[in-house]
Amino acid sequence: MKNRLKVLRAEHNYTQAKLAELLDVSRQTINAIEKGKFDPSLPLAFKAARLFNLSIEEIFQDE
Amino acid sequence: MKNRLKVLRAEHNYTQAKLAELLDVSRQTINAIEKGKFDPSLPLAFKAARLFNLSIEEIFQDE
DNA sequence: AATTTTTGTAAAGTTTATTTGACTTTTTGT
DNA sequence: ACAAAAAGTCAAATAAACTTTACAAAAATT
Repeated sequence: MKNRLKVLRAEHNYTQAKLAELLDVSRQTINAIEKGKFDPSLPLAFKAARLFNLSIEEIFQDE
Repeated sequence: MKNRLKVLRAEHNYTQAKLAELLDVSRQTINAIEKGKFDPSLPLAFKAARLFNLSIEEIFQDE
């Protein structure tokens, strides 16, 4: 599962720590997801989508 | 997290067992998700979306 | 060049998703 | 009414997501 979190972070000038705080998870969770170590839970994917005003599919790509 | 799985199943005449088979999970997982016992993983949500030709947001609603 | 910030990583622990097996209750078909 | 099929549920086990703490590497700032 790929994702555009790193790019979205860059666009918004967010550090991993800041994004983690906004999504209410640990910084390591953001890092792990960006690095593809595991997929976010569905609730977390929803939170990210809401934060960036995008659909889940626009942030996370199955494959 | 609410979802429309039960309705979508009805529309497609799928039993929980059939849907489970199509999504490659156990029947109990489908039942538990329908009954709100837990949320599906993001990969499973994607699979369901693909199966029904809908977006994740059209099947699963946050809150 | 030195310091601070950010990112990467790892181990150990907790929580949540999912499995299998078994059993009960409800719904559907005859 | 009866049988069969589908749905609901529970317990015990495994896997995956996520936490905290801690430290090292890389990037940015001064």
